[in-house]
Amino acid sequence: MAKKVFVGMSGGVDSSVTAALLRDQGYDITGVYMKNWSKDLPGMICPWKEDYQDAKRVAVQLGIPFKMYDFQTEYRQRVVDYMLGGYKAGITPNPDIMCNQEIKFKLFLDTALSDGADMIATGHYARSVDGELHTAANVEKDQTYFLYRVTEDALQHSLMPIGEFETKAEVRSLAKKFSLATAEKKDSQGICFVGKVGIKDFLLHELGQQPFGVIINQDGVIIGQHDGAIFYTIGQRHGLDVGGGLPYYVIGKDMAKNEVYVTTDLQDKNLWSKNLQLSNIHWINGIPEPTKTYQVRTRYRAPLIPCKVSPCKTKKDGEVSILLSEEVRAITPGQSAVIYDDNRVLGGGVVI
RNA sequence: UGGGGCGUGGCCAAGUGGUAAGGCAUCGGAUUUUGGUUCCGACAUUCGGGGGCUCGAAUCCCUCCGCCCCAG
Repeated sequence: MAKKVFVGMSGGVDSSVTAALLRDQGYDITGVYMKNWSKDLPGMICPWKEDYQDAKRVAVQLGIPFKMYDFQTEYRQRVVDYMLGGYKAGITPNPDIMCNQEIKFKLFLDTALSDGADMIATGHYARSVDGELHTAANVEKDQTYFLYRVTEDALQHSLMPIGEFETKAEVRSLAKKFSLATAEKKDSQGICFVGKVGIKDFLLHELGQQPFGVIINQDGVIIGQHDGAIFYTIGQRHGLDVGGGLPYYVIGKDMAKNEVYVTTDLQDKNLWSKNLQLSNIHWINGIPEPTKTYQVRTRYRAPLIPCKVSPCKTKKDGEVSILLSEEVRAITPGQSAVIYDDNRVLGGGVVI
């Protein structure tokens, strides 16, 4: 009896190829479109219907059953509200990490299992190996950064065949070989529901106008005005609307005073750090050893930096400090630091 | 009121007779399943206003306007 696998099909190439490959490997495949968001925004029509139809079209081509799960309510509560809350609090949240933790590898998994599936599969560039999370063969596209909060149990029930390919071109050519309708579809990017509207416009739409405040440079001089401190994040350069001389980078902000601090000095102490405090720890398989040297990634696609992890007792929800071997620019509260042991993802936490 | 300095695109800022560098900002695009970063492209027929010398001036001369500094 072939294993029943429910493939999360977004309507993109990667998940289409995932379904095709697994079908050919002999699994009993069902395609599932997760409807997480469908609301239009000013200046953008939500493409969920096209995506749904693309996914369905591929399912038909592959001759597999297809269904839709409506997760809009949960997505709104667990991802969008988390994101809005983070911005309101002055940090820079990472909704895609939350989406994987709460929706794809929890709600989708649980729903699929209770729906008769033995496993789920996704089009992620990552590898699920015996309950461990490993980086993708394609180093450029590796998405493990977004997946460090997935549990060992979820990984035991997940397949990510796209993680085996070294190039996107291989995936595309497979899509062509299978004659999939999505073979030429452009890669998606940006937060799915925000799309080309942009995060600032989305926040304006959801949270409304924010109080104006001042922008202060490294000498304590007011050099401009901002239209809401929540819109700015550490390390940010563009969108400040202050010019003259060198570019300005955001080095901090005070939500209570509603002030944004910037500098033109790229060597500014406040912009660099080699010591991070993490909260909401999540270790996938086990707790890291304090004596060992691991590698850490502080943002998507950033290079791995050797580091040490402070002693830690709990597998989740604790705090830990990370000592990097070199200074890293623009460490940002709300973003995640993910710890690697070569190709294996240990887990990580949220920067305080 | 004397003496000196300055006024170049939204902001910094080169350029002192040969036909407006560069940077920031802004806008557009590329890269990117968060935010951000990075990359590429666009962006002053014109140099505070007016007049003059010159084949030719932002650059020289005159004058007006504005700002700054030092004297009083």
